[in-house]
Amino acid sequence: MNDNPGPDHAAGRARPGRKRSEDSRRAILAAAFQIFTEAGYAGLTVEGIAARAGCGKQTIYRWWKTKADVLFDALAQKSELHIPLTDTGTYEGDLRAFLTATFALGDTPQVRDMLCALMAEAQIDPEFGERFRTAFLQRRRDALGVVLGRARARGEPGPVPGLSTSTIMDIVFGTLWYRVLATREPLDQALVEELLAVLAPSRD
Amino acid sequence: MNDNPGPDHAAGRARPGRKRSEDSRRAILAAAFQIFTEAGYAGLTVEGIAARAGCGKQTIYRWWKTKADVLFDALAQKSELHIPLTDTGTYEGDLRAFLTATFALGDTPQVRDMLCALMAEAQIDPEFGERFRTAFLQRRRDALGVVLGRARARGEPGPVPGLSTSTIMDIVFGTLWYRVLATREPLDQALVEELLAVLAPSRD
Amino acid sequence: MNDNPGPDHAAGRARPGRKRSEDSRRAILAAAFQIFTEAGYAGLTVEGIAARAGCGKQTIYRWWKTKADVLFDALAQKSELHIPLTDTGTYEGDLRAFLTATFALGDTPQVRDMLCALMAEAQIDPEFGERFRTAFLQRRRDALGVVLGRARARGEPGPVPGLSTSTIMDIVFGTLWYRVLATREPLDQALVEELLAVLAPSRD
Amino acid sequence: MNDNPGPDHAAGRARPGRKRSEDSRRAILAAAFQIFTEAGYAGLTVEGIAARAGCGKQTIYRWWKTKADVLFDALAQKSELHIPLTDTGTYEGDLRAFLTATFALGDTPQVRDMLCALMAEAQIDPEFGERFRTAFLQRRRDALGVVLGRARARGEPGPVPGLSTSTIMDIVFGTLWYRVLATREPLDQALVEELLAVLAPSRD
DNA sequence: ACGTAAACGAGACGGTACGTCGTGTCTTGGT
DNA sequence: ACCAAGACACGACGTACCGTCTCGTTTACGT
Repeated sequence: MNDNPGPDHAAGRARPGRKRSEDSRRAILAAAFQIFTEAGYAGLTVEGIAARAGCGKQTIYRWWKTKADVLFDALAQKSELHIPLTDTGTYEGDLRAFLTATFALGDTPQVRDMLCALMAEAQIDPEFGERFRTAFLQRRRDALGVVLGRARARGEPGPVPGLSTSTIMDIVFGTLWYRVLATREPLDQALVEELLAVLAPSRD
Repeated sequence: MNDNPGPDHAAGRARPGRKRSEDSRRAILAAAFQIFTEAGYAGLTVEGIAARAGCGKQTIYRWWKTKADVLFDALAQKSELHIPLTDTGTYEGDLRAFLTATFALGDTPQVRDMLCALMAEAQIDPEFGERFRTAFLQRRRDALGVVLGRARARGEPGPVPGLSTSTIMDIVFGTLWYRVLATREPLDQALVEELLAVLAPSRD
Repeated sequence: MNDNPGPDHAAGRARPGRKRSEDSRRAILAAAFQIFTEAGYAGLTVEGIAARAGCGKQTIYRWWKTKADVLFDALAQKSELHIPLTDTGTYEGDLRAFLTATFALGDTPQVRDMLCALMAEAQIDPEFGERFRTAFLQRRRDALGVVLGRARARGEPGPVPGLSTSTIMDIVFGTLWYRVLATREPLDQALVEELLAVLAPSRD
Repeated sequence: MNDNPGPDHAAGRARPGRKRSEDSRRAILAAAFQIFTEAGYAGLTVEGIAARAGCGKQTIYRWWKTKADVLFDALAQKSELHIPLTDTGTYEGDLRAFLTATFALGDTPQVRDMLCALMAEAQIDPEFGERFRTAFLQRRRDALGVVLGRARARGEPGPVPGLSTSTIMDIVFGTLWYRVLATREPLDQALVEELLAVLAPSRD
């Protein structure tokens, strides 16, 4: 999704013709970001983006499949979606760090609203859904997978007996997304601690 | 949302004029259901519903604000969204029963797809979002709240120390919705048992 | 058109049931008149008339075939469309009196605009056209016919040799309508005199 | 009205973007013509024209303000509305030629019906009325003006003493239009001769 | 007085067309 | 080959009126 899904790019072979305009690309992403902020996903249109960016619609269609893909790139451009996986030495420490970083991201209003819109579009447009799942959702799962794998490698006791790695991920991301999509309550540190209490109970 | 959100209904006062056509109402809901099944939410249009139902568009706009509201009513009409709250005597039993019943509902493909579409629309159209949250999401939370309240009344030990009622709900519904929206994995009995392991661990 | 074109009225036989409401009739005509004045013929709708008159649409449809018929009645109600045919003793005098009276009527802005609208509707709706022609246009021709017939009876020389009665009427009403429909110039006394110069030239 | 009333056309400056489709233009005018012939002005809709022409409604709205403007162009396309002004040497000859040519045109059923509809629409839609008056009615007056001016230049005696040029035009076109709009009688040569008798009486 | 019958207000109904917006595609001329 | 501009066919939107059809209410005649 971050890559050019546009015209074929025969590997190292230099192609003739005008190069892709970096100015246009930036202007389009900026325009998408602005319009979304001002008018929401419902107010985001390819025509609107083109007008604001001062480019033709064709230029957008050439490089992105849907406006959701544009918005996803715009989001990736503005906000660093990558979560650093610092190794704190303990499962609980790693998980707390992961959750805190993840929640900080998801609590930024603009980022949050965009992710909601993208998740929504993923339901309605199955093709975009596939792209969104692999390019975003799965990557976040993989990141959490590193934390959980590290704990297993260390020989730390599993968080709760009878809980698969996959289900832990479902619980973590599920709670996160549910808060954002359904209850619209903030993702605060208190929730981090409560999730830790469930998933990394300090044995006593 | 189930009630007529249309014209004013001065309480018991008999209003003049022709009554709302029950035939139209049923035909519209049935049409919405069919079209969604055949073409998905993206293929659901007010125009299409009207054509299939053999009614004018105005008749739809008169009684529903958006096509999402029509779809919600269609869903409520077809599928009994109410979850019976049987009292099994124990927190674990009640929770298992609740989860099993809820998951059964959410695992029906048609119901599942409709709920996804409605949740998506709730993100994109804030006004519908408000209606959907109060008319559906909150009611499900309230149902689970009965189970949890009953446990507390019985004096049963809380599931996990330091876990608020609200967060338990977030975990339950979050995991459920996440499976449906993000991973698209089925809601099976195994997940019920894993959630029980987390939220109602048998002390040993 | 002035008569009730509505339900059958079995001659002298007294029918049961509620009588036609004279209040409604007046309110409808008044409403049509007002709306036309404010918004023109394009802004005149049956729904608008009903709303303004405080009556149901059915009541309008019961007694008039089209909104043009309502407007025609409204016009007839407000403005006396009948032209008195005073006998001045001479053809020229009679004609001058007829033209002056006719022009005075057609120079009233509201009446003029309504006649234009009705003439327009008569082109577009052939059924109304027939009614309008017989109920209005033909009557005006007949009136002029009386003047011309009187002249002939008196043995006055025809206005111009080789000019049929019918063509005289065409010229008189044609010039009148053309001024109103096409050039929108006022119908003044100067035009009366010019027409007299053509149609009743004083022989010398 | 015959010119593009659509987007701006910066004089000689070449504008970017796709050019107007001549095919569409022709298809639209042909469709309007056909539909009018089959269903009359009441049956002429923008939607219908677009469907018949195989184009989008937007394409019609881009280049014409109302369906009446489309119809006017369609008429101008099909029928040569220009009247040749042959100089016969005498006022009477010129006028006879003008009237004969004009009547021939106005006696063609299709042309006649279209002109009636356009004249009607001109009453109902004032903006179109203005366009129709300047683009058609005034041009016809100007044509007759040439004939009358030529007579005056030649020093021919005025047709009737005390008759202004303007009133002669009113009488000619008024009689013509009145026949068409009101009496629906044909425009035959007999009428030409009668008008000549009035407006160009052979002195004896 | 009491039913039958018609007209009334209100307003929902199936339709048709409106004029607008956005989609994704396709020229066109310029870089 | 790419780009801005913009016309194109298409589909759906939400609105306005059309003319028809219930509703319950209000008169007015005929028993």
